[in-house]
Amino acid sequence: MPVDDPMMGGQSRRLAVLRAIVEDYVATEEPVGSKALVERHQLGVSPATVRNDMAALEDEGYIHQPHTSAGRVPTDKGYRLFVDKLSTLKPMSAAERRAIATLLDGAVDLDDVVQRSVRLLSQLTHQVAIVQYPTLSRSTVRHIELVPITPTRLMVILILSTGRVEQRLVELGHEAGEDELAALRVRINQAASGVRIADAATALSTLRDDVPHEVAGLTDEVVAVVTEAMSDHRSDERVAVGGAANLARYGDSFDSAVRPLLEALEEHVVLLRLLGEATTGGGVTVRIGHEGPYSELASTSVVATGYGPSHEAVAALGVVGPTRMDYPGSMAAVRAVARYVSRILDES
Amino acid sequence: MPVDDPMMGGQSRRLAVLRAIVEDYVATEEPVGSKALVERHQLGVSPATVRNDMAALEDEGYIHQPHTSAGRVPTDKGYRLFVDKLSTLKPMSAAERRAIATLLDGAVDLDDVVQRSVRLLSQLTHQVAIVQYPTLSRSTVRHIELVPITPTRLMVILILSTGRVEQRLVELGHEAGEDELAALRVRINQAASGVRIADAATALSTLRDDVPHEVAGLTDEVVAVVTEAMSDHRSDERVAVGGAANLARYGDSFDSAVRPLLEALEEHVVLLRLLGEATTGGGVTVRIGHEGPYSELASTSVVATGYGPSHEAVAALGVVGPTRMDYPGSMAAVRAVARYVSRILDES
DNA sequence: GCTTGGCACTCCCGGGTGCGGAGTGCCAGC
DNA sequence: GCTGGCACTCCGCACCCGGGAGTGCCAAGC
Repeated sequence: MPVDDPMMGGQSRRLAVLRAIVEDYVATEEPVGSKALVERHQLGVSPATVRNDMAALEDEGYIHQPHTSAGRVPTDKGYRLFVDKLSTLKPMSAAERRAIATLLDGAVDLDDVVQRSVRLLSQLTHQVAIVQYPTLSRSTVRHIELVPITPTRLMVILILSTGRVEQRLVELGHEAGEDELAALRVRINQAASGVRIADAATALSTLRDDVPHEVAGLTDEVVAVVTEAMSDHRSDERVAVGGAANLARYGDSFDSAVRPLLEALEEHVVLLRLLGEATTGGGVTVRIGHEGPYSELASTSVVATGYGPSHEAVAALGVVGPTRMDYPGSMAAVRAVARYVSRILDES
Repeated sequence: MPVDDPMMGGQSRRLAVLRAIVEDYVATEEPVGSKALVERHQLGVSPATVRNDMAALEDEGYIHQPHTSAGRVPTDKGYRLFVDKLSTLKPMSAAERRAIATLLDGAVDLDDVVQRSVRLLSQLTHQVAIVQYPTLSRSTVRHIELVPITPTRLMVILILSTGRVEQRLVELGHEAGEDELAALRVRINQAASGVRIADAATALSTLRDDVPHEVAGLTDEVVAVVTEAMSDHRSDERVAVGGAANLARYGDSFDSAVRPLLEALEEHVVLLRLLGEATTGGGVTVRIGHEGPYSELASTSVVATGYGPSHEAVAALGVVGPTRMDYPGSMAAVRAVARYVSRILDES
């Protein structure tokens, strides 16, 4: 058994101390000392004993002392242990449940669902919230519509199972008759409707051989633009951000923490990387400080999870905040919102 | 002639002093004194003379002294005079022109144009940029498409001249045949295509009397949802925001300035009010500090203008920043971007 | 009459100092 | 292994002080 295994026999009080330190530090934002700790928690021992435990915890790297004769502050490793072993998800209050339900049920379309989720999540957690739009790649094609704008211009509209709509304008090399379009509309929908985006491209590519000779050119042009729209990664990268005003609560360490985060919030690619692998795996993912991919964001944590219809995660949502954040509360909020959003996607 | 008319004969040097104060203060962010002023500008007089002018300017309310024996800082009134009478638009450099052209020309659709404009504007001005999506109300209907999803469910797609696409799902009370839909599709487009949104509702309302009896119910349902989609103000309120990271440059006065602004950036209604009447009138609108509608934003200014195809302003764009900002540069950038975006909208 | 140099005055700002308090580590005793 | 006591460390805050920048005023000059 490794020497720094925190679950080692007889160390349960040590862990209680760590838990208390994390909770107090999150609440007060100030290094917590042994005396304050025994006053605020029922540890049943004296400050001196707590000090011994603290010294041990510090040796093991779970807490840290800003300077001699100061209180202790959890390290990233300490938060990690707290999240993994010491915390239980804070149940949502009835009021919070109601807020989630009433706010999200009023959404009229996918865009609205995402916007409301972001707002809700930031209000529940008092953190910056990030919601990724459902990705194209896992959704299916619901319908493809061809709309003539002028005789040589065609608007191709791609409707997906998630409710997303992609539109592309096609300049045709020649005029296209209404009959040809109608025929193509039927064929193309027969081939692609209900098919996953990932498979639709191949389904469409075989289409050319089946259509009447005279619309082959038209078919090629339309199929090309549909394929391009489906593979267009720009649409996979859409995210909504909300609650940036909560950054004002950072108080201390402005330049070192808020500026990089503000910059990150504008770079949606960065945000997607922050959400990271949250899409895979069922539970809520927590990335603490340096565990994330960006060294500038070493003092921020990400709590995220996947969501999507039919228990299939097609996108991720979560919150970003200081490492010193309320993990149980954030995790519970993220999970609750993800579940509710997933259910809404199921229904529509 | 009113006693505080700044253009009063023989006061040209006073105005030169005010201009110098504004320019120096914007550049250095520090109260500017008489000595530094004569060193950095060719005023041709001694510090003592400048001090007399400063005293007069202060009496008239154009500048202000944070405390005795400190330099002077422009007041909102001072900035106002500077913007109205003392500044000339800073011409865009060749590099900046090129940046605008190359960045915006790569845009693939309306969404992309707006996104790129926001980014561009914030980069050019180092301020927070706001771009309103073209409003529905002044644009025209290009096409209305009816797509059956299931026999009793219909997707109505509204394509506007600005490139915007609105979609609505309709639950029909009964099944609708392909033939009925085709007929309705033709009729509804005859009635609405090319018509301004504002007039389309009335045009559609007369439609019911013209259609065959058996599709009257269907027509009603579809017309209702189209009308609702067109009048839906939610779509008028869409704005894009960018460059929030520039807020990190605020340095001083964090709570008093950055927090309310961060909050405002999340409230799109507030942003639209900030852009205010910029849509009307040709030129660039400047709102300085307390001139705006929100007292919490008393230390921020807004530089905005309208834009739209055919020299018709259908939306506004602009930047928000501290009252202490580079007005000539911001105004030039806002105007240049608005012109370029308008031209793009013309072409498409 | 405007401009100018001189001069006394005001006030911010930064560095240095001293002190109280919170917290620790260690040790001896239970 | 826990506990109370004790000496020690170091931060944070208040206070003080001097330098410097800037002003307002005044008398003299163009």
